[in-house]
Order: sequence, then C-alpha cells, then structure tokens
Amino acid sequence: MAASTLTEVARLAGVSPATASRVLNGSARKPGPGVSERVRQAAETLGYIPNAQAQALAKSSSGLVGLIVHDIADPYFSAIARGVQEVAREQHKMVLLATTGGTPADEKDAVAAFAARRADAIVIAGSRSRRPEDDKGNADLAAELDRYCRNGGHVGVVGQAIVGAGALDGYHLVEVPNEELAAELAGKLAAGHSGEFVIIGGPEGLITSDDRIRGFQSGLAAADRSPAEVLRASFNRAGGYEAGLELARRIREARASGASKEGEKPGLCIFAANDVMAIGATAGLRSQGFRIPRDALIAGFDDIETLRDFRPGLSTVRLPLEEIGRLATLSTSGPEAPDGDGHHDGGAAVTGEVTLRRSTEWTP
Amino acid sequence: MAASTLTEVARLAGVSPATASRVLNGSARKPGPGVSERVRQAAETLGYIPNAQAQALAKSSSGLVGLIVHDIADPYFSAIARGVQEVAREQHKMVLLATTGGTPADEKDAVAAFAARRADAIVIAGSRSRRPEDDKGNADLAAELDRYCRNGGHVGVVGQAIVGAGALDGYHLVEVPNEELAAELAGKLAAGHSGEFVIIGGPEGLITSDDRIRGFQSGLAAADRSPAEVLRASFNRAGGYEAGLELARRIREARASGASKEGEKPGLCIFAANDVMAIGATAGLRSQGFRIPRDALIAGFDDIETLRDFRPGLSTVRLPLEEIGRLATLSTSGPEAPDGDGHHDGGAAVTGEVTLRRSTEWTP
DNA sequence: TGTCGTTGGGAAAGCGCATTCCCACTGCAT
DNA sequence: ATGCAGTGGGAATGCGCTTTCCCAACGACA
Repeated sequence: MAASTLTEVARLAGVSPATASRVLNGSARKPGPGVSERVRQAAETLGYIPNAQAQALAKSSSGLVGLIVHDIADPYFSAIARGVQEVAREQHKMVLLATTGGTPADEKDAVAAFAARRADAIVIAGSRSRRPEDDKGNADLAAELDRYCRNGGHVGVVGQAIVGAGALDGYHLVEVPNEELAAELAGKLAAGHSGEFVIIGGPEGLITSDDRIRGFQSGLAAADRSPAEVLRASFNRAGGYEAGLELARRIREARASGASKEGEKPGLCIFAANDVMAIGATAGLRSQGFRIPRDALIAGFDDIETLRDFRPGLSTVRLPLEEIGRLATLSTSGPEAPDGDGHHDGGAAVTGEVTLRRSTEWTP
Repeated sequence: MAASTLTEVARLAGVSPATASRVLNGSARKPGPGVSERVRQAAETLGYIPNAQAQALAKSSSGLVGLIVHDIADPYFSAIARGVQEVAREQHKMVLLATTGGTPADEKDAVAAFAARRADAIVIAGSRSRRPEDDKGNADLAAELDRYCRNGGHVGVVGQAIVGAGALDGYHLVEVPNEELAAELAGKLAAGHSGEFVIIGGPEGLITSDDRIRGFQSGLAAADRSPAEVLRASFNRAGGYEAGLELARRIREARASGASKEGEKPGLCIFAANDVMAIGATAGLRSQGFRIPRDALIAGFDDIETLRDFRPGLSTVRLPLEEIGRLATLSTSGPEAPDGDGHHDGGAAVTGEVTLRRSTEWTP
C-alpha cells in the first residue's frame, strides 16, 4: 500500500486535484465551505500525507534549513544547534544536519548537498580557517556558497565572514566580538594576577582562535603586560589535554628550579581559546597532579552548558550560544533589515560577558 | 539566475535528457565514452547540481534519515546523534533532525513530517512513556509509525519497543539491557555500602527510567537488601537538582536527629536513573553544602562524555551511545538479518558495563 | 432583458528528473 | 542477401503537486 496522493483524495471527494490542493494547503483561493469539508473528510479517511518532495518541486521551496557544524556532540555546537532547531520549528521548517569536522572540503560537499535539496537556508557554525593548506578547500567552499546564494539561497554564518566569499546578497553574519571580549577578559585577569600568562590556542589560521588570541594579547598590552606565549593544539578537548601536559612539565621545571613553590600563589595563568580546550587542559594538568587554581589559574571562552557542573568553576566569556543559533537562522529568513553599519547585509551581532569564577581566583 | 537543470546540460552537450541522466547519475546503462565526456563537461561548465527533490520524486527514495531526539543539546542524545550522522554519511544520506522534548504528540508530528519528506528511515531515540496521560499521544504516534512502515519505511528504535506499535516489518530495535545492567550496578554498590539506598527516577511510566529502577530494586533484592525508596522528578538535570535538594533536607534531618554524623561513612547511596540527573542531584546537594562522596554516595547511568571531566568521577553504567546510534541507523538499512531470537525483526543488541568511580567510594 | 463584473471550480501545463519503451544501427551467423 | 541478437541513443510518460488560465454560473446594474 503506497501512500495516498492528492489525486486520490480529490477523486474520493469528487472534486478536481486543483481544488483539493487549494483546500489542503494554504492557497490564496478559498473554495466553498461545503467542498472544503468534503475534501478534508476524504483526506482524513485516506490518511493523506502530502508529498513534501513534490510540493517542493512544484513551488521550489523546500522548507529545509541546512546546518553545518564540526561535531554535533560538542557542547558548543549542540547548543547552537538547539537554537537553530527552535527557530526552524517555529517556522515550520526542518533542519538538515551535516557534520564536517571542520574540513573545508567536507563543508563544500555539505553545501552542495543542501543546495541539491534546495534548502531554503544554510547555517554554518564553526570557525573558518585561513591556513594555507586549506586555501583550496576554502575557495571551493566559497564558490559553492556563492553559487548557492546566486540561486537565491540564504546563508547565515556564525562568527566571521567566509574567507573569499563574495559580498553577495544572501550572506548574513552573526558577529561575535571575540577579539573585544578576549581583550576584556585579559584585562580583568591581569588585574588579579601578577605572574605570567600563557595561551592555549587552536591551530594557527583558525579565525576564531586567532581573533581571541589577538584580543587577549592586546588586552594584556593595554594592562602593560608583556605578550603571552602561545601554545598551539587542536581546537578541542584533546588538544587542550596535550597542552595541559606540556604546561604541567613546565610547572614542574619551575618548581625544580626554585622559580616557584608549591603553596605559593601560582605564577601561571592560562587562557584557553575555548572552554573544551580549557577543560582538556585542566584534565591534563590534573593527570600530573596539579590542581586548579592551586597550581595554575585558567580561563576559557564560550561558557558552554557543561561548565555549570565543572569544578572548579571555570572563568570564561559567556556567549549566548543558543541565541546565536537562533539569530543565524532568523537572519536568513528575516525581513531584509535596513543596512546601516557598512555590512552588505542585515547581519546581527551578539554580545558576551566576561565571567570570572574560581578557576582564576587564588586563595592562600 | 536559477540553478541549471538536466535538460540544459543535455542541450549543451547535444544529447537527450535521458542520456544526460544516464551519465550523471549511476544508471545501469552506461553510454559511450565520447558522449559521457561531453555531458560531464557540459555539467561542469554549467555548474549543474541535480535537484534532489526531483530525483526523490522520480525514484521515490529521498536519501534522508530522520532522527528524533528529546533535546539535541543533551549529551546523551548528541552522542547518539553523532553515531547516526556517521552512518548516514557513510551511506551518502543526510539526516533530518527533530527535537520533541519527549512529547508523543510532537513525535507524531515529526514522524509525519519525515513521512512527508519520504525519509528512507527514521531513528527514534529517547524513552517512550507509558503514562496514562500520554496514551492518546502514544496511540497516535504508533499509528503514524505503522502507516509509515506500511508505506515501506524503516524505523530504528533505541531502547524499547514503541508502545502500541504493531509487529510490522520495518521496525528495528536496538535493545539496551537497562534492567540487567541496573541490577548489576545495584549488586556492586550493595557490596560496598551497608546503608540505605534511594533512587531518583524520572516520571512514572517513562520506560527507560522504570526499567532501570526495577532492575536496581531487583539487584538490591538479590543482595538481600530492602527496596529503595523512589523519588520522582523530571528526567533531566533540573529534575536531578530538585531531588538533590530534597535529599539534602533529609540528610540534614538525619544529622539533626543524630541518626548520622558528619565525617562518618555516609548512610545514603543514591542511584539516579541517568547521568544528567545524577549530575543535577550532585549540584543540588552541593548547593546545600553537602559533598560527594563525603556525605552521600551517588551513581548514574549512561556514562555520557561529559562525565570524563566531572568531579568526583561518577559511578555509572557505560553505554556505547555512539554505537547505539550507529546500530539503530544501520538496522534500518542493513540486510534483512536472519531472525533467530524471537523478534519480529533483525534488531541489534548492545551491552553496557558497570563502571565504579569515586562518587561511590567512601574513604575515611 | 442584456451585459458586465464576480465567484467557484476544472483543465492543463509545468516543476526536474528517472525510466520504460522504442528505434536505428551494428556485427555476426545463416 | 537475410535474419538475428545486441547496442547506443531518443521520445515519451509519469512521479505528486501547484498554479495559471479558462469557463460556467450567478448576481447586479442599467
């Protein structure tokens, strides 16, 4: 038994398919009440479910929103996904999920797949990269996106503009003031910590990471502190863990050389470019017997939900992740917001909040 | 500029649409090499992207996998989602996401939407409910699913059979031995704890929760212990937190009445029906000044990834969540596995592992 | 009473593709 | 030279729905 079609419903109701279509889907023309009732009855008894594919084909709009993330199980992305999902639901759309691990080539494939499905909008979360080895991939991705936009698609980008993408209509950006917030964080940390700073960042070229690092450094500079050394690792917990091990080694050396002592105010304050790295670093340090904030201070970025139950409370920058997902999605469908701030589209901007917790608070 | 169509490609290549279709999509009939090359060229220069909607309509198979979860930002679900996503990717399918908060009515809507999109398969994660107030919703959901299956759809269910769904072909179950594992956990905990047990469960009727509670009780019984009292709360962190507050009150009373003393081996061992509840409960207790495992022992269930960085290490039952997602998805597309175990389909089963950590380990 | 605007419904033309025929042509055995 | 299977390509149909166009019936107005 195949699913019943509009034609069958129409026949049962004794009307034409055209009429049936008019009553069952929100058409401009409203048929007479008697007819409507008959059609609705027929649809009910047949258990009619409209074929969305056919609808999409006929009116070339699919009711689909594509979402591209690095990893859906990463709390940062799943929070954004929740926001996207909410808006999609409100708009009676469905979200199509693609996870890419951040590889531009995979992201390009995802965009192509979304385009093939004629998704009404695409939301891209996750940092773009500027690494030379990704140039080719980025160019391809940008080309794919441009094509998608030229064909009438809308893309909402979280964080930063797509490298190399044209300034087309259809691009919408949710700006995250990573640099400013990182600077502010640095300032506040510098006020409470007189020792050294070190940064755990993602791979060089990862824009979000770079922005945060740059911001942090400039914040340090503004507080008359010398620039922090930057450790590079992958932009996830594993990377943070690695870096944590390395830092443990250094602390141990400092202790051995007498440059610092256990029980003293820690000489090191770590800034990890995102929370999961901070968590990883904490785990790495802990595995070597070091404690936060006893032996080192540490701060992260994002304020992912997981932190609520992380001990010690991690200092970080609160980002309204769910809201970011919402905004990115809304921007793709919203009214063509009047442009006033120099962007080529009505992009939205969010703000964050520096949140100091116990991980950067040393008490004798 | 609208996206170019197969017909345009065909015209450019100087062939018929039929031929173009044959070369660009894996058809059984392979056109001659000269023609193929021309068509491919034309497609390339036009930037042709096949319209998946039209393809789906024509061959009635959409390459879509629907995934239904309660909340995509819950680590339990996002881990499963990751598994589903992986398999989908391997099979060159895309996943459609729906989050329902566990409401049967919403789940029914999601199934209908997936059916409308002619999803090749639907994976339902998240516990079904048996509560009377959900009877109607469950029945509707089951009816919707039955219809979907009868129309040739495949559904993969995580955990337990759909209440009220017929024993149709098309249902595939990934069995999770919640009851057995909970019993095993109870046994191991009873070996190390001579005091009282209390269970924090989800709402009565939530099958996963009920299964785990029943298992835990029978495990206690097997160890000659009296049944634990069951506290009911919502099946998430907030529910756990509530329960944690209540338990804090009780511990305080016990202390006040002299029934227990601070610094003594805790008289209470808590079993939360899932990890996020356990985490919530821990937070609730902590907010009242109580510590784990100093003032109470606690264990959870699932071993979500978040636990890796949760202190104290939470005793739990390790479930291969990602694998569960994978299996559920594979089961919907796999070979019609020979049936031998009495199920009406080739359902898969996973196993878990009791994992004891510091949260249930009291040291003076 | 005749004409004109309105209304409610049907017929038909796609939307972009897959696929089933069908045809022209080749190479081979008879 | 005739028949045949086999091959590579095109024409046409249909997937299920929307939407434009068209037509009949109806009321109102002069």
